[in-house]
Amino acid sequence: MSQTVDRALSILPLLAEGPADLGQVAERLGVHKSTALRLLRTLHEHGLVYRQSDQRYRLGARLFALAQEAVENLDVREIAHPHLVRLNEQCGHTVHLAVHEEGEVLYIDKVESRYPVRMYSRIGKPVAITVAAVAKLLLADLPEPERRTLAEKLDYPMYTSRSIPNAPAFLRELEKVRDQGWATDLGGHEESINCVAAPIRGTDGRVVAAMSVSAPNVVVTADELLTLLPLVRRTADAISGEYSGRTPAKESSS
Amino acid sequence: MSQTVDRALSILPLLAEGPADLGQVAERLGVHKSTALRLLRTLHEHGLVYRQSDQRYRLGARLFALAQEAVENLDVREIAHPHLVRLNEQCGHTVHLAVHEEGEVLYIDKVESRYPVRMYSRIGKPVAITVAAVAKLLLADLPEPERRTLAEKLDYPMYTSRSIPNAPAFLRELEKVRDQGWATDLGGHEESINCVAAPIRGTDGRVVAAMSVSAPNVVVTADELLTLLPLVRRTADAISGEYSGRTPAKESSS
DNA sequence: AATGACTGTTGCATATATTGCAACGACCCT
DNA sequence: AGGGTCGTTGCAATATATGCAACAGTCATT
Repeated sequence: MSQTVDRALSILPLLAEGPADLGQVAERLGVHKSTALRLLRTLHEHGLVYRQSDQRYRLGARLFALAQEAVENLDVREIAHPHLVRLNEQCGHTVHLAVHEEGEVLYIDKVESRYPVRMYSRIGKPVAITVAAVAKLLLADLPEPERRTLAEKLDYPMYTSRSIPNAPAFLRELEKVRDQGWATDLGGHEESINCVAAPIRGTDGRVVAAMSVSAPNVVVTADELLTLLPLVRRTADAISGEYSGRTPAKESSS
Repeated sequence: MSQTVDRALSILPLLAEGPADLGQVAERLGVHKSTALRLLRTLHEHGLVYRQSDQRYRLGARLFALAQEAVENLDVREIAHPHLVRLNEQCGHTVHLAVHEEGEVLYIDKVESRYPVRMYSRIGKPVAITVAAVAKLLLADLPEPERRTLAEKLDYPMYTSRSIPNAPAFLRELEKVRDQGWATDLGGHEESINCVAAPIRGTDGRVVAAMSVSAPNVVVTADELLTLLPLVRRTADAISGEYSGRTPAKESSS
């Protein structure tokens, strides 16, 4: 570990508390003023700190820009994929990853079942938005007005007798899903297929993706599939943790 | 300035582009792998960098937390926010708040056209500095030499046929904006989008922030948008009054 | 106005901390 | 097994950061 960098970076959380002048920074770092000055200058050149008109320092603009650029370049699929594979190895069923985009819900990754049964879903294809478990999770997280507007704009095709029939029923289902933090689709899309799904969340707690495990009745019953729920949720949480950059707490003392 | 810190900080924008492994970081820094490793470790201890499961590095959660804190500590934003919301309620369009920092202009708050608050999505992103109405206001207030230097350092991308093409034209526009005390962007960034903006001033009369109302042609014509100018200016003046402590922060005299 | 106290800034010699090297271990693929 | 890549560690050399002391600017006080 580098002492110089360590000191420089310690300035950032310090300034997060509020603006501070050179003397205060030097004192709280336990270094000479000239040292603090040079560290601050370096941070300044990188735009991480900003010098306001009263000469005090505060956190700088490039912090926003960096955070912004980072989230834009974050690829959920890339991070999630190994987790999906591992989940598939553990349970053997088809695993899906989906995101919400412009009123549609799309599968963006899929690990095929190891049982010899086919399920026609294609990566990049919109899902049955009114019944799919992943869709419920993604839409349940939308702000109230947007959710309602969308729900009323949708068609509610009766794929099966258990498909969700209309907007009010859909909105009720979304409420339930949002409260419990997971979702299912028990024969709502195809009679013989059940799904259980869990949400993947970003730093701010908003749902950025959803994943599901799907299996036909002939392989496992709905009840049996539901026993996988803890595993699915654990996997989703692991992906959330990694996606939002929470460190897995290896060692903390320096 | 500190070489070690300089190198360490150079890693951040590099990782903002996307995850990278140790070798890539070392190469792009132009240092030995062991050096890069030690720098990354220090960044990691401060949570600015996260190591994902494939051992590659990406930006960490603490960076997002810092950016969040930094944006919340901007007092202009805090004071302005309720005014922006009220303006949005009155006209229904998207309202932006922006500041100038180190040659960049960034949005620090935004009230969405249809949905109320809580959209942090584009906040923190640098604006198109040569065409945005808020950028014109902020740069027009700079002292002469600084303004000229900056104008000549900028690129002038032709987003549309009405984008400002070069430094002389930009400086002329800034003069005009400074004299009239407000600014517009009529299709200079995106063909179908118009903006009207007004400055927010501190005690000393200097422009500390700028706000704008934006709307697409399909909703209101440019002429119709311009009728909002008095309202926008009154809102900006109210914020100025409160920010500089003239108005007791409750009701503005009209 | 002059003085004094305060803060930020610079040049420099010293010693400390960082660097690159080379060797090691782990892992993957052929 | 063997060759390749990638991350990691101990060590010596030297480049680099540090603290000091002196300087300059600003503001309030007398």
